[in-house]
Amino acid sequence: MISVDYKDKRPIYEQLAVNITAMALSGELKPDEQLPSVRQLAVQLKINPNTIAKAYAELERRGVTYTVAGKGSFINSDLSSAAKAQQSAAENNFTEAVMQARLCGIEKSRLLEMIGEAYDTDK
Amino acid sequence: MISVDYKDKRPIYEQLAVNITAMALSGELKPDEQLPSVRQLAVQLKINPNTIAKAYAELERRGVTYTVAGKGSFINSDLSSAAKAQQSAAENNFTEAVMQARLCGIEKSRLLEMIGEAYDTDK
Amino acid sequence: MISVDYKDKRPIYEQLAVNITAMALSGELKPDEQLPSVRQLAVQLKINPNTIAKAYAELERRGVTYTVAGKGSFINSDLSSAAKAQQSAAENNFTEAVMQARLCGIEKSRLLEMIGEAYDTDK
Amino acid sequence: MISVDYKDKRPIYEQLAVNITAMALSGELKPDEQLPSVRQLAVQLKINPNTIAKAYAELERRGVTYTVAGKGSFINSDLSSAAKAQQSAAENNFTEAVMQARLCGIEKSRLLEMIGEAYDTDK
DNA sequence: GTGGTCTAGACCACG
DNA sequence: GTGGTCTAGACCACC
Repeated sequence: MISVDYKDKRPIYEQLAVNITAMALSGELKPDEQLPSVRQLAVQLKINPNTIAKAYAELERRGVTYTVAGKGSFINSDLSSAAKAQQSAAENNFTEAVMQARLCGIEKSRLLEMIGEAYDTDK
Repeated sequence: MISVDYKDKRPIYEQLAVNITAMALSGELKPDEQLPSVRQLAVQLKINPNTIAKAYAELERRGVTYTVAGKGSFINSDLSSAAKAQQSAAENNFTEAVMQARLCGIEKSRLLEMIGEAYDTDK
Repeated sequence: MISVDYKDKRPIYEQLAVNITAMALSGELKPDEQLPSVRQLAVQLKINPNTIAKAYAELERRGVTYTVAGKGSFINSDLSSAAKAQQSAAENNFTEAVMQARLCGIEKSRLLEMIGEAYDTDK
Repeated sequence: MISVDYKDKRPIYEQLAVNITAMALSGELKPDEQLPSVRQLAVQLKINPNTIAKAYAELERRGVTYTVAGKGSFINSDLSSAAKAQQSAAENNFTEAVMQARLCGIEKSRLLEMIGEAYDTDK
C-alpha cells in the first residue's frame, strides 16, 4: 500500500508522488482507477490533507493522474509521458553516477562487474 | 578555480566542500597546502563567511583537511580515508542508479552502451 | 450525441450547457424539440442527475431552452438572444486573444496567416 | 508594481505568477534581479506568505525565475523557454477563438476587421 | 462527498 | 534574514 517513511529526507509529498507513480507504472494501480480521496488518505497515513493534496497536484502535473474537482483523482490511461520522463531521469542519473565513479578512480571493469550484480538482484 | 553555482539546488557549503575535495583528490591542491582564508574566499566568491566556514568544517569532518587554530586550513597528506569514503559513496550511488534504471525497464545492454559513452567523455 | 470529457477542466454542467447550445444553434436540435429528461440523460451519461439539472437550469437562464413544469425542457424557437450573446462573447474572446498575442510579440501577419488555417479547418 | 485583483476569478497565486512573468518578459524586471521576499510581499499585498510562496514556486516551475533557498528568488537570465511557452499558449488561444467565432457564424472578414482594431489599440 | 484555494502559525536548513 | 515543508482549520464550487 501507499506508505511514508519519516526518516527519508525527501519531503512527504515527494515520497507519495514517487510511490504512486511507481504503482501506476507497475500496473498495481490501473488506468482510470480512483486514488483514495485526499481526506481519506490523510486520515489513514495520519498526515495533513494539504500535504496529500500537494502530492496529488504534483502527480497531475507530471501526467500520472488526472483530477476532477468534486470527484477525485484518477490514474491516467496514457502513462507514456510519465514513463519517458522517468526513464530519461534514470538515464541522466546513471550517466552522472558513471562520471562520478570515474572521477573517484573506479575502473570501468569494476562498473561492469557491479552492473552484473546489481541488475540481477532481487529487490 | 573554486566556484559556486547559485542555480544548483545543493547548498553552497556542500558545493564548496565537493569542489575542494575533488581538487584535493585530483592533486590540484597538494598535501599540506593551505586553503585560502575564510575571509579571503568569502570576498572572492562574494559569499557569506559563515558559509565558507561551514564548508571548511565539513571538509575537516570528512578528513580532507586539518585545521590549525589561528593559522588556517590545510589539505591532509593522507586522503585515503576520504578517497575510500568517496569511492564507497560513488559505488552505492551507481548501484542505486542501476536498480532504478532496471525498474524503469532500461535494458542491461543499454546501460553497458551508456557506460561506454559516459566513461570516455571529457568533462 | 451529447458527451462529456472528465479530463476537461470545465465543470461538467458547463460542458453540457455549451454542447447543447451548440447543437441548438447548428440546428441539430430543432425549435420546440424536447431535451432528454434529466433522469434519462443522467443514466445515459452516468452522471449525477443534479448536474444535468444544473445544466438545464443554466440553459434556461441563457435563453436557449424553456421549461414546462412536469413536462420537460424544450429548445427555444427564438434563439437570437442566445446567438447574440454567444457572438458577443466570441468577439470579446477573439479581441482578448489578439491583444494577448500582440503582447507576446506575435506579428500581425502571423495572425492573419493563422486565421486562414483555423477558419478553414474541418473540425 | 505587483498587484492583485480580488474580483478576478483566477486564483491569487496565478495572477501573481502571470504579472511577474509579464514584468520579466517586458524587461521591467531584469535578469538576476531579486524578487521581493515572500514575507515582504505578503505584508505589502496583505496576503498570506504561503500564497506568495505558491506563486514563486509556480514561476520557478515555469522557468521564469530560479530560487536559492535561504537567499531568495531571482529572475532567470534565459527566458526563452518561458517566452516560447507563452507564445505557444497565445497561438492556441487565438486558434481556439477563431474556431469559436466561426461556429458562431462570424464572418472571416469581420475577424480581419477586428484584428485591425485590436492589434493597434493602445492598452 | 470531492478537490482547490487561502489563512495562520510553526519548524527547519541555509546564508 | 531567506525559502521549503508541514499542520490546522476554513470556505468555495462542483458532484
